[in-house]
Amino acid sequence: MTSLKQTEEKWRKKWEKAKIFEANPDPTKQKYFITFPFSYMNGPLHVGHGFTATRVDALARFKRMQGYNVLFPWAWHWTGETIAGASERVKNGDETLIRAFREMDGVSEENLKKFVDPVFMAQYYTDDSRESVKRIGYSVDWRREFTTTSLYPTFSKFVEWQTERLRKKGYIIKGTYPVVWCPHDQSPTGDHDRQTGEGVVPEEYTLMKYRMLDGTFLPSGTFRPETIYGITNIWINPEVDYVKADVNGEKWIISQTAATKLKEQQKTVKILDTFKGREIIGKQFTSPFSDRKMLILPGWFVSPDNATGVVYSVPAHAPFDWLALRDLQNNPDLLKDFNIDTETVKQIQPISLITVEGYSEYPALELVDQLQVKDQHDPKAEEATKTLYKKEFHGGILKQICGKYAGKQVNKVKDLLIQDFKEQGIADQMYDLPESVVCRCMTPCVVKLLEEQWFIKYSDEKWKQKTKDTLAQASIYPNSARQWFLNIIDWLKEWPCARKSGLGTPLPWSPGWIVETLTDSTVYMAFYTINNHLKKHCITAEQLPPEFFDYVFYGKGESKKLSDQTNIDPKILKEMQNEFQYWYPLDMRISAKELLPNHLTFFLFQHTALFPDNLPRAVGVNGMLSIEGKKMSKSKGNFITLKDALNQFGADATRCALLLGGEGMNDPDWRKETVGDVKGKLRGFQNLAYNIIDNSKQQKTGHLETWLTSMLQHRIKIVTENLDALKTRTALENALFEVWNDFRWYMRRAEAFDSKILKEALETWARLLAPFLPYMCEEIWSKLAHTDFVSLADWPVYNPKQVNVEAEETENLVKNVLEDTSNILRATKMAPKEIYYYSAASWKWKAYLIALKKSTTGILAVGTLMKELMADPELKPVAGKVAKFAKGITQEINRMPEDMKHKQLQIGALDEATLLEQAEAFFGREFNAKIHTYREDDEQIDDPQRKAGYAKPYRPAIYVV
RNA sequence: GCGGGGGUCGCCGAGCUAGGUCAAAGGCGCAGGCUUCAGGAGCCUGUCCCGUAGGGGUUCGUGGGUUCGAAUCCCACCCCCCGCACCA
Repeated sequence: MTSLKQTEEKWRKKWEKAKIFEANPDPTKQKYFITFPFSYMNGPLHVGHGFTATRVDALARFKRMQGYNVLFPWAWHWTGETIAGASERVKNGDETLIRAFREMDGVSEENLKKFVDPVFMAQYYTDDSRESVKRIGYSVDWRREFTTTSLYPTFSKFVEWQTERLRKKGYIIKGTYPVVWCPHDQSPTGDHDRQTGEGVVPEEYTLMKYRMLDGTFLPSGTFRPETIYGITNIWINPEVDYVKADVNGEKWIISQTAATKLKEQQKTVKILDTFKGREIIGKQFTSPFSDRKMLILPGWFVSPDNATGVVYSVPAHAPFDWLALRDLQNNPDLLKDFNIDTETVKQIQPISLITVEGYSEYPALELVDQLQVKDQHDPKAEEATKTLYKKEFHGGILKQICGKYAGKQVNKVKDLLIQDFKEQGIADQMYDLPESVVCRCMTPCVVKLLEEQWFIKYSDEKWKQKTKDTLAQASIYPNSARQWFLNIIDWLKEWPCARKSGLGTPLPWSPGWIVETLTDSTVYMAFYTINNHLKKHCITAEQLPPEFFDYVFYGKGESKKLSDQTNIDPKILKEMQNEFQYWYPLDMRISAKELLPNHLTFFLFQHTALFPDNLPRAVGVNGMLSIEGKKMSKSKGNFITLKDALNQFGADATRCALLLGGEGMNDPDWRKETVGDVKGKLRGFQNLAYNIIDNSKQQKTGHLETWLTSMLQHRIKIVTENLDALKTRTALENALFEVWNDFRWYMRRAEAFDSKILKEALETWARLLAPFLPYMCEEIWSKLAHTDFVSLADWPVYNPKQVNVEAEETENLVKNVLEDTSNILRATKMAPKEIYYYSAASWKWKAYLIALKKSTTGILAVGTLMKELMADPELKPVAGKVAKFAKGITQEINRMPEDMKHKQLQIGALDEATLLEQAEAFFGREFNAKIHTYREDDEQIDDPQRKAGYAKPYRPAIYVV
């Protein structure tokens, strides 16, 4: 007996030898180009990749069988900093990571040592993963395989072309943006590189510049610059270190930490003096909008780490300010140390500047009372602040006191106001982190204004609009993902497209920058269409100037001239151009939903920009696989590599288990136990198939054969439709289980499986399953005496002519009678000796059909129905019975779905008595009893309990003894 | 907080965009039976509750509402998952 592994191996070799998945342009065939986003090679492929990729492959195989010329290529992503980072961590002896490599990925000690070289690591995982991709049976054209980065120079040339062209179109711009920055690493610190502070982003404060009497500025950070109209004083923490510094030529007083921060934000900071906050408390200052002199007061709640450490006070609208002021007014002792006149402080009145529904003139006061906040140190102060901020931001209207902004809603006018203030020179800005962020290297991070960065201008409104058009013309599976795309397109802004470190392609026009990973992976599918030629003809990177790609992708220039330039044969150039034109646009791209907000949307954007005549036709999105109900995580040990799954369960079971897990955007779950069950199930299928092949030799063409063929048509239809809609789970569920149930029922009814029809049905069945479990299906296909591959066999086509509604309804009748009888036996707990079936009298059928007909043309009501029935000479004599019967069926028929009515009308009167008679042997077998069947209106009827009268069409009466 | 997807009879999951054939498909698990030169095979039945005649009762996150009729439509609320940018 050959093992599963050997069988897989055998077919894989045959496929490879026959090159059946190598796709070349063929103008006589319709093409289908489908891709899976190349995966990042800092680890082996896992079952999560397997889930998405199996959907891709199932679709590829399905389309191939339908006669499409299918191209399914594969490549590997090496770009970025993660591989380099991991390699670095191995070098530094990071035990957790090393253990993960060793235990999860199964890397040998010897290879592990070589992981200090990032390239080795990437190559190792690429080779390892390629093996898995082959073993699981993906129908890939490997001639087009490549890896990214400058280590694959021809691809790098493609990326150069891509970025150059984007730049030419004005989609790549230079800019300065705030980032979370590690002063030690001298690089931005992304979420994954953080020890603490995940998800923290820089926030922009507006610095309102208040002037002291000597001309020194007190820049006070705020998110609510509109409140400047309600300022009463400034808070300084007396215990904290402040500096006086020369900042861009002005004298500023700020906290010491703020001074350090500002240095990273394009400000020249020269510290002139350092002192405790208390030293300036009691001094006076003015607001830019008035000459009113105000006081600097002590505020212990002020944090030096928050913006500038200088806070201006708006007690009417800021709970903290009110509390701090109240504390001083109620407790003048606090002022003792500061040489401040307590009376002056007591006279400070809140100034109201915002009207907000549901609050009085001084919302902060009201809220503090409501929440019973004790003082500025009470944690409830924070809550009050947040509540009020939200309320005033969304619903607040500025009052008369706010000059030209009066009457405006706060959230509508805020941006304008900031801009105005900056232009007037009374405001500046500063970035800061709302929570502390610490880098993996344990250095606390700051905000840095990174200069001269390269960005992709996803913020471009026209580009956004065009990308929406791209989306509109594409099919999206499931369609509910479409709205998500739209939101992301709107939400995207400038994307930094180059980095200083890691693997990748150098930015052609700016040395030192490397094209970032989400940018070099947006349109690379175009590269697949020519890479086979590049490899075959040993074309080098030097031969690939941008003009080359312009020629291939845009048909620009002349092959002859380009040939002179590149030293590539014009014929080959033409061939590549043709091949690109043949395959593009992409017909389908499928990914997990985590890539939707970035990769997939970028993919749409860039195709819109670079390939406007070749826009992607469809995008499929699926959920994310969890393991044993929990999120997959390598570091937590909750991780299954594709290789492990294949070793344990084989390719077919792995594929099926993955696909049966879920579809749409639902997150499927990988459960070891379930996969094992699936494997057992598949073996059962195989046994059944072999059994059929060995035994199905008799030519039979009875009712049951008609039924089986008919049912199969529905299965074909539903599997095809669902695959077309990328509903892989439903498709497989029907192809495997529903078809199986049909076979079961057939065999149960026929009591033998020697009919040739089974083998014919199996031919269809194997083909329906081939996209899902290709190895087993090839094996069965060959045992069915086929010499070709099932992978290339014709996909079964739904044939309405083979649908036989009557056969189906007959079997439904049998099933219903079987069920009703069982139910009676269960309820009565009888062991039957004899069972009597009585089919409905012919007058009932007549009345029933009339009622059915009536209900399809209008409203069915007992009264009108009776009138019609009584016009019939056959029914009139039994008027009493008809009336009773009509009442019952009217109710029943009115609840029946339309298509069922039509079906029954199409069939007309069933000869139930004969059908039941024919099934007597079957019922007898099932119930181990003697079966009698009569017509209700039979003269010779044997009806000891007078049950026959209960008979209805499709519902024979039953009597059990 | 914002955006997206969800909450269905032990588990996984259909159905819910077009309300009635829905006690609600299918798979798994479990229980009982059959079959079997016992093998993690196959077949049948059952698996919300009740029931000595094919039936009845109570269910589809919670609470309301619309309707002759709601898992399906409307409103409010609760809970879970995913994404939210210099990162693959």
